[in-house]
Amino acid sequence: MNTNPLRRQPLYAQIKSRLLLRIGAGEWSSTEPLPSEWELASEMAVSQGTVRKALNDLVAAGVLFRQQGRGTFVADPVDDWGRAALVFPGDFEGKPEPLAQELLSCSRVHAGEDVARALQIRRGAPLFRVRLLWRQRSQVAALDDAYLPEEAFEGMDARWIRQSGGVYATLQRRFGVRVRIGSEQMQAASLPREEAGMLGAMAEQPVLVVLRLTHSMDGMPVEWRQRFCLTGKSAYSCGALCAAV
Amino acid sequence: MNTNPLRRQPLYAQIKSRLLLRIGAGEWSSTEPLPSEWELASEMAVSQGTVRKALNDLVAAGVLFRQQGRGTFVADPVDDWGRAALVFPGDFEGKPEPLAQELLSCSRVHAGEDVARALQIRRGAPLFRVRLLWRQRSQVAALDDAYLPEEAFEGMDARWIRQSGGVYATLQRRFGVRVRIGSEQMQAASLPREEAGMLGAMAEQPVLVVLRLTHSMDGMPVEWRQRFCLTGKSAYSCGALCAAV
DNA sequence: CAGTGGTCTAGACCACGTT
DNA sequence: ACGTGGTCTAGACCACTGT
Repeated sequence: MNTNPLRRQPLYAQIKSRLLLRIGAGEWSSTEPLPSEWELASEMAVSQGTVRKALNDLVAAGVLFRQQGRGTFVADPVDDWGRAALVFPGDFEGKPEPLAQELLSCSRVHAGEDVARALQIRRGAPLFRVRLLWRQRSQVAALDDAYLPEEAFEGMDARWIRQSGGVYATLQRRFGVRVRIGSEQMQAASLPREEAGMLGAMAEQPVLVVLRLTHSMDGMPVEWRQRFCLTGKSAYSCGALCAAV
Repeated sequence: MNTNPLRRQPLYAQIKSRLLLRIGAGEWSSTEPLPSEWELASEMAVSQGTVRKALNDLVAAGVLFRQQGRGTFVADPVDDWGRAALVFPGDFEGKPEPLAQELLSCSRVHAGEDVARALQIRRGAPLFRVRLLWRQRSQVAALDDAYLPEEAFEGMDARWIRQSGGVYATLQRRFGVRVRIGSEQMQAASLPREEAGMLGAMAEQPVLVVLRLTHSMDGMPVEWRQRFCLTGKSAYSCGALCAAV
């Protein structure tokens, strides 16, 4: 039912926004299904097909998942590891191993220029810096430095994060902010000395650095994160792959 | 029109397969639109909505692109750089710079174990190894080692690749094989000495290694590729990002 | 203007999981 | 048996592109 001549956005996009707001507000837990397509359609006065398009888009974005015969569910509170499935440790074509998280610290710092720009806050604004260590079968695998504006998350500390089991879980539980990963980018680097100490690894060794921007459901930047990954297995030198004829 | 009681696959998936075969056979160039949804629907005896679902899936897979008012087109012959958009060189949030490709060599080698398994050929089978160098504003940025089964692409040599402008372009032009990227995975490594020489870079420096499996449109593995990326700008040490309060 | 893809609707039946 | 999502159809109108 499109009765508004002023609209610029298609109906299904409006449905998506309205759903994202309600999902962000925690209206449905991850074990409780959303209303059925037909119910949503009637609530929102559109057809079931339009609701379906909106829902499928959110599934593609990783916000929801659906199961035939059961219903549509909010995807599990985002794991701090995120969707870095492309990054091991592990084999190409191998199944990913589960990673264990360990909270190292939650401290106050001031925003540098790059972080401030990414988070759309002023330079020098107070930030929380959360340090996490990732282990795979007790082997250290990665180190995260996550930066969040202090203003938006006043009172956050290590205890809360430990209790909730992660930064994103804390944001959701304590502040009602459900997040989704906005963008990630990767580069190779030498492991700086300070980070090497925390990883218990050799400084200067090659590491995969993942930069991540995380947003709230309504699109506001919430966290800037840098991850140092020890990707283990070294690259093939061309000789090891094959022999010349 | 679903008149086959034995089918296991949904109709739109069958449409996708049939389209992939025709796309792989080069039935449409990248400037010539596919038949309209209605024409395809009538050709294939299904409804326009079913065709639309198949086409949209192929758009999502990067095989096609669509333009309102113009038509549906086969996505440009895959570029050898692939979809490694997450990997610079460049800034986080910066627009990607174009990369220039330089063919170093096309030689014959024998398949090692890992490559043989990935390409589903026997160990020791003859392979082509194609070496490409990538430059960004004349600065060397990456080195590719691409491995392809010799049997499937007999007669391929450096001249063909240079003429066509890339490995994938050659496969399409000379062998009628249109490819799509199957999977990619990344890790950090030290640049081996031999590759360092070809990149004109310092050995042992950290590089981002991208592994890629490429398939033909009908799903057969066609190429295994390893890329060494000099991702330039080094990671932020935590001190450079911000100052403690 | 005609033709394309994009959106939206309405209704039907199927496949699956729960009750 | 029932309700869910998954597929498929048919028809309408809109927005954009090229002529």
